[in-house]
Amino acid sequence: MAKPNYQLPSTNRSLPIALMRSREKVMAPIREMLKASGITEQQWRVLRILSEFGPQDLTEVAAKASLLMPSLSRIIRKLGEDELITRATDSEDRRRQTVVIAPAGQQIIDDNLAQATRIAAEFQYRLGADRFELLLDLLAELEHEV
Amino acid sequence: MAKPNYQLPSTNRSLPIALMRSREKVMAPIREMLKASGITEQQWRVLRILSEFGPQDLTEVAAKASLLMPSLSRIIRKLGEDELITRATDSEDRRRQTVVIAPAGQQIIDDNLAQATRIAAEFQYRLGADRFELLLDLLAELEHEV
DNA sequence: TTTATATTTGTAACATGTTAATTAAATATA
DNA sequence: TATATTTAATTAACATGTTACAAATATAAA
Repeated sequence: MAKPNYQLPSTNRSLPIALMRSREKVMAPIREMLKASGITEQQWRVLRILSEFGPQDLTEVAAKASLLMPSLSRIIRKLGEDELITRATDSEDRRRQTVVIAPAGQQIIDDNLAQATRIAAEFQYRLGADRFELLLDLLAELEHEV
Repeated sequence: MAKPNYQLPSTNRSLPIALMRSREKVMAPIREMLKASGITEQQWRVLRILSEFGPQDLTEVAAKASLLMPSLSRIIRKLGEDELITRATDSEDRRRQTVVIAPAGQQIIDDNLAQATRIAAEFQYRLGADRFELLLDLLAELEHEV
């Protein structure tokens, strides 16, 4: 059988692998920072969303955090056990769980705000503001449905 | 305490979350494709690397695939059990495990080559070749050490 | 040679990613 | 009203991500 006249991109120039690598580079200092607070990157993401957007149900959190419901379900349970959030069943739709950030959770956000901002700014500075915005735009374009 | 005069980017405009979202969008059709072959995205990545670069030790594979050694260790064990690879202890350095792709593993690569190429091309087409290359360059810049 | 250190791989433990199935509650339809 | 369908959340099962630690081997230093 003849060789096809097209080729997969080399793993050196593969978009999925490039996305993984850069995500790892961007998150590593965040994870390092969060060690002191004893929470994970994903737990921090959930707390940030609750802090920024206020009380909401799990489906909304999952969408904003890009987490699947099974993952979020475990994360919410853990955050509840650690008393970083509180939760309650919605009175109008008893399937819904409304989640609220607790004082201890907000404290973690506050404690890490300055350093997290510095870390985010470092990557923005590295590319330059214009190229940084361009990168976010290009990534957003990848998400468009076909 | 006064509010700081800088702010974390909204989770809507967060680089880590954008990287996750786009990675998911890019990998979803690949995972869908691989269902028929019964292997995961990471197992496929390892097989691709062995197919492209030939026999090599685990440390080399881990670097090329952006996998940590504990993950790779489990993946290699599984691929070995499924007889998609073979492994042998290096005769000169008996700490080293040299891994080789097996015929059944190469068959999976061959079976999926055309469709994987189409999927990769689809994303390249969506952005345009120039913007696609630009994206890869910007991602690579994020990885530079500070 | 003996000791110390570095390298490669493996394992343990816990958290998350992913798919499928399940439960409970709300809503639509006959 | 009774049944079917949809939706929100959870659970199950397996794979991977992450950190810490252990084991085996190789290499360097004393």
